[in-house]
This record gives sequence, structure tokens and C-alpha cells, in this order.
Amino acid sequence: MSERPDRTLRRFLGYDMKRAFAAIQADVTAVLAPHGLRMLTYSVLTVIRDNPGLRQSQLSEILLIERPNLVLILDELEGLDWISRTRARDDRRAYELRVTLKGRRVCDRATAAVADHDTRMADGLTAADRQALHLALNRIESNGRSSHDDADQLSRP
Amino acid sequence: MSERPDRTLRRFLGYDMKRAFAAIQADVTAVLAPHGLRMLTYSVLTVIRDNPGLRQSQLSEILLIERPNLVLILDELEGLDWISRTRARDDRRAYELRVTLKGRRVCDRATAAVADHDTRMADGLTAADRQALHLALNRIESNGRSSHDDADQLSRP
DNA sequence: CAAGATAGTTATGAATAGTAACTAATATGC
DNA sequence: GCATATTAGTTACTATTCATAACTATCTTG
Repeated sequence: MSERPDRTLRRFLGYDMKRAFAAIQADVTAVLAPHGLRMLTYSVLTVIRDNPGLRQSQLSEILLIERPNLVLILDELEGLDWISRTRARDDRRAYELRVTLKGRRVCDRATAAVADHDTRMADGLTAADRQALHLALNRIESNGRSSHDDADQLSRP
Repeated sequence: MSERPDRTLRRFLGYDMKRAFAAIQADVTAVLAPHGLRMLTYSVLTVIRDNPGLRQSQLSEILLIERPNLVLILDELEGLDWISRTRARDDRRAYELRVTLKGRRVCDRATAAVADHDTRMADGLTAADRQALHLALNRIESNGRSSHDDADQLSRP
């Protein structure tokens, strides 16, 4: 086997990103586990924390999670009494999501742990490197989104 | 809903990376589909193309795929006659993996398409930006790996 | 008010990933 | 040289995540 057996793939951003993300995911999963959270439940909890009264469909748009998949996650968090679903007064189909006091403590502790993890994963990068990385990732995300939008526009009457 | 409903998560590299990678994945999946490939089958095919005679266990180490999961992927590629499994002469437990002529054509065309896709996803980034991004991603990957290694070293007698 | 749209849910399926246990072949140690 | 352990590949099974269709109950609109 040659010394760089994945040399062709290494030229692609997607490949390096998949591997870097896998490393992050493994680490953050281990960091969150003691808090009783997974990546998915943590991000849901945090977005609700930042946006009290949020509706499930808004949450699903923010985190790009299909509505049906969100239901079970919210059931789990509600079962732990970390969030509450209360019927909206102005629209009785919808729920207003809120983080409970208990959930707030869990969320804040987890956020501190994830911030530590994030710093660790960025070890060896300067603040400027990190900033550039965030910008590049946001750029790629929006490049991806805009290619979808193009297709949508073309297929629209 | 506030104007940046995921502001807390946006400070974390992992979150931006998950979203950027999701964008790449959606795009590359669409790019590969006409070639009859998925991300997984494409990367397997490409690594075999770069390393004729490779063993399944080596491949699984390179691409971080568990050996059992590789079996079905190789079955699929072998069924399409894009790769061949031939018993190794020096070790009759092992297979030597090779890309067939047919597989080579598919692989090379797919690689050209993925290279295009990669350029598109990096639109708005300079060559220096791309280079820095690769470096940062490799750094993060190795930061993740070294935290695993640390644990291994501690638990070693 | 009837028709259509929306919020949440249920049921279900596909893709990926992970573990345990098996077989056949090889390597090791007495 | 042979028993033992290890390795390569496989099978079977499980858990997660993600995606789609269809249902209910409410709301909106013509």
C-alpha cells in the first residue's frame, strides 16, 4: 500500500470535511453523553433555549430536520422534563416550545462542555484561522443552498 | 423568531461543519447518481483504483469503514463488474481488490464530475482559502484522532 | 360555509454504522 | 509438529439518522 492511499480523495474538500467532521462528532458525542444528550438532542435543546415559544415547524426549518423526525426528539426531551410543549393560544394546532428550568441547567452545562470541546478540536489554529474556517464553511453551505435554489427556480412555472 | 435563531450553535465549528458538509453531500450525491454511484461506493472504488491489490481490511482502515459494512459495498461493486476480488497467492484468506476496465471508466468519469462539483462548492474561495481550509480540516481530523490515541496510551500497560 | 392549507403526528422504509460470532487460513510457542 | 491464538472475510443482528406518505385537527380563504 502506498504512503497516501487516499490521495485522490484528499484533493476534495468533501472528503477532508467528512473526516474532520467524523472526528468532531466522535468527540462531541463523548462529551455530551455524560449530560444525557446526543448531538441531535443538544442542538434542539439549544435552539429552543435561544428562542422561547418556537414552533416545531420553525425548529425543523432552522435545524433542517424533517418534522416527523423532530417529534420523537421532542418527546424524549419532554419526557425528561427539559422542554415543555404548550398549545399556542392564537393557533391551537401549534405548540410553543420552551426549555424548563431543569433543561436550562442541563443545556448551559452542556454548552460549556461543548465550547471546551470546540476549543480542543481547534487546537493549533489561530483565532484568525478559526474565523477564516467559519467563513469558508458558511460560504460552502450557501453555495450548496444556492444550487438547490437554482433548480427550484428553473422548475417553477 | 429572532433573526439568527441558531446563534449559539453557530459559534461552534462542528455545527458550521455539519451544515457545510450536508450541503456538499446533497450536491455530490446528485452528481454521482447518474454514474450509478453513492459517496460510499465512489470512495471505495477510487481508493481501490489508486491501490491495486489492496486487501479488504486495509481498505476498511483507510476509509474508516467497519469490515462487515465493507462486504456489502464490495458485493455491489463486484456485482456491477467494476471491481474484482481475487484470492491472494501468499495468503489464501485474503482477497486482492482491483478495479476492472469497466470500473476504471466509471471511476474516472465520476472523478471528473466530483472535481467539478468540488470547484463549484468552493466558489468564492481563493486558491489560498482552499489550501487553508484543507489544512485546517486536516488539523481538526488529527486533533480528534490524537485525543483517541491519548486514551489508548493511558489504558495500555 | 366549503375547499384548501398548515401543525403536528403516525407508520414505515432506506442508508449508514456498529457489535458479536462464525469459517477458513495463517502464525506462534512449546 | 501440533495445539493455540490470530487474522481475513463473512453473516446476522441492532441502533441511529433521515426521508416520505398519509392521517387529525385546526386554521384560512374564496
